[in-house]
Amino acid sequence: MSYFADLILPLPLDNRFTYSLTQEEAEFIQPGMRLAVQFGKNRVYTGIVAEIHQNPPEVYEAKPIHQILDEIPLLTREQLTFWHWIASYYLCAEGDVMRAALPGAFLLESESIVKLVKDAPPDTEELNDDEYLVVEALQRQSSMKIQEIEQLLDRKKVLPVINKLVAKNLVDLNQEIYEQFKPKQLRYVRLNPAYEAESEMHQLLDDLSRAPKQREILLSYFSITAQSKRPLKVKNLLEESGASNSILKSLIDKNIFEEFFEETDRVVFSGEISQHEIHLNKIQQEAFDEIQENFRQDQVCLLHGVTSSGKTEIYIKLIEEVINKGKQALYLLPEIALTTQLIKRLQNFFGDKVLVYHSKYSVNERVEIYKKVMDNSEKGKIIIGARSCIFLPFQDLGLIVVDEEHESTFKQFDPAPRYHARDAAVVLANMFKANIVLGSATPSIESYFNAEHNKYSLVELTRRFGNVLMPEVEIVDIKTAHRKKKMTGHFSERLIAEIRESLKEEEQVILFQNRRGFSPILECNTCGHSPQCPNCDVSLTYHSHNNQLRCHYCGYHIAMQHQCMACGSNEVSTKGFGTEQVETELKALFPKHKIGRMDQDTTRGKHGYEKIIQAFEDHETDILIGTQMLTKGLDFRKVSLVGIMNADNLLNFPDFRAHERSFQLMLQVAGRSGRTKKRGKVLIQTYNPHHQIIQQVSTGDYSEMYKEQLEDRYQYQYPPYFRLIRLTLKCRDYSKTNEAAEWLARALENVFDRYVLGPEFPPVARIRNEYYKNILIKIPQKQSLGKTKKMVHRILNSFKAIGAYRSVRVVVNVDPQ
DNA sequence: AGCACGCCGACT
DNA sequence: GTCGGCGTGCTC
Repeated sequence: MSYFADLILPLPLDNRFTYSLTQEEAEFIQPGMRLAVQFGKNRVYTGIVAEIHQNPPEVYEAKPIHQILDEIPLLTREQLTFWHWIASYYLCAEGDVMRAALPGAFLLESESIVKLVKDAPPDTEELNDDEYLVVEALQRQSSMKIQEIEQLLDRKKVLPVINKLVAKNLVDLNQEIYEQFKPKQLRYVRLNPAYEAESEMHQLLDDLSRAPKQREILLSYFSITAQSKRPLKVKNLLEESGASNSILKSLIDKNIFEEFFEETDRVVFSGEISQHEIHLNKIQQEAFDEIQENFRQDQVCLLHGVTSSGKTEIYIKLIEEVINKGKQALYLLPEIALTTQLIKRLQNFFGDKVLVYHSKYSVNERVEIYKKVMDNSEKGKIIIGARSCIFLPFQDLGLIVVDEEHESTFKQFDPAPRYHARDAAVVLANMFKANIVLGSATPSIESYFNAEHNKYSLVELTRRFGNVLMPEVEIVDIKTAHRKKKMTGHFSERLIAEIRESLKEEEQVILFQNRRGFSPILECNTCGHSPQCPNCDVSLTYHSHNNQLRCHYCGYHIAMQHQCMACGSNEVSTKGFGTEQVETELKALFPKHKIGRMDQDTTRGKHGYEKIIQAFEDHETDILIGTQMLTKGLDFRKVSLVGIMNADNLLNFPDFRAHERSFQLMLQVAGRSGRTKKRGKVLIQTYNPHHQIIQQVSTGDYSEMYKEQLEDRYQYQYPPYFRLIRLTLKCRDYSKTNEAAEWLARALENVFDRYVLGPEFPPVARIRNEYYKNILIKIPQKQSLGKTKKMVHRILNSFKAIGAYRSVRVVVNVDPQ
């Protein structure tokens, strides 16, 4: 009897791949285990066993496997099902899902290692320069990786060179596989037991009288161990004694100290539980009870609670309920970098039951969390993190919280799988029969629609915690202000007056401008020319801090031009404005106050965010200027004024969600104002004071916005009434992009008729010298999703078969944001 | 994706 | 004449 395993390989390939197993292997191997297999001529990959069967492949001979990597499956059955769902729903390969789902350390990468053949013939005469360089380098360092050789020779393709050397029998090429995960070891020291006795100890100290540094370490050691019997970490000993590692090493070498290692957790919270009970106020309690009640019937509950209505406490209570039943809980956030405040609150209450999972953690840290979730361990009953958390190996998931569910960052944009973590989380919850609560102050139209149509239950909190009033919103018409010359730069008189007022009261101010840099366009006053990016179809943005013109798409930059590059005129002016310009103007207006800026340019580096946020929290800065980053769940106590510098560039975004987004963004920023007793104030500067969205923001009227947007969506055939699949074609060749897009659109129209839109160029039609073209497929509610996707898949396959379009890549985006 | 194979231009 | 560019096809 022969046995076979179908594997998922971490590659963007549609198929699973079948390998043959011996009977012994087949008896041991289970779905979800990792196998190392050879794929192609000389590459080894980690594959995940999806299925074991006895049907031999008909048209090829299955290769045997290379190695079994797990004792027990690394994936649960649920995960395999979940992967499959993601791949088929979002039209990507299971391999794409695998890459996104597993911490990198679980994927063995085979690496070609080049070594010199032993007793190779010494005649290096017949080598060319490159070959000679490689051989020479190998005489010095015994083995090299392909990448190192690439660096050495400073070219991209080195394999032909190596192959020639192999042919000349000078070097060997081997595949080296290695497990990347290493448990973290802590280094400890203890005194050699031989010196434990008092007399020996004195003798030792005497002996060391001529090595004062070593003696000092020894004395530190005695003083620490006298206080605590716990094993002593090398780190602590060195800190205490102020000695260096090398001095300690000589003591270890002399066998006076012994070192030993222990495995440790990298990821465990080490603080104390500082809060033992959560008290809900009456309104929160009612909402909590209502959610619990709804959970009995509906799996999904939408919690619509205005900003600072105390949603977090309700989440904590809900989580407490499920972990008391021994189940696991998952808390999903749009972006983890900005949520230290929230994480602290959870940890203060749940202590080390909370684990934070984060793509910026090292591979090893992520493996540790993965294993803890797999073991359903007490540490890590609650997982908090961004979208990739949905891929953890939950055993007994009881609850998922999706906080700020309206955030579009839950949708992965690039690379595949382009999944929406909120929607995938609903599916995941369903697999575990777990409950899921979607929370937001400004729910997405889709979720509210689902709640209205009884797919989800709905609970609303309409009052802020402690009965703090919603901020007062004032709209400033800057069109009139400009006409009446009542603007100072981009600040209206009203805004300046309100800022002045707040600063006088020693309160803080947040200013929001959704664009970074100084100004997005530089324009010649004589000929109208503006510097463009050579690689992308965009104007270069002027950044004043380094006096550069910079492309926000590809990073291209040149020095600021004070002369027009086309006509040489000296009169160039800036059009539009970003955070940098706001900062400059503000500094001139309020020279005595500290001003901070938070955008992509100031938050680089690991603790970029934290520093700026901390400085603002500690009231070291009076005014904080920022982009969208400011909207995310930050809780500043002393902010009494929020200014939106220009609402129009949000509203004019060419996207069917632009109005919904603007509303959400403005209401979220507004929510940063007046979170304590005093009523906050929000000032919106706009050229269109009567725009319905601006009006709806000013009254905070979500349902009005919802109703109106829903009508538009119905009329123009957008979600939630229609589902969308967007195909984006990319190619370096302009006319090929056009032809290919035309072909694909026609093929799709044959099937979907008028529900195919495009092809058309996106607002930025060229990025990094690649042309883009979009085709949009609209799927009416009554049309089968599954069949539609199968059809799209089929058409894409015939597209890929056309040789002329091979250089055109197609990106499929299901439910694009 | 990553690699081999095969066909054409620019250099020794 | 070769080297190396990239278009094409395939991987169990």
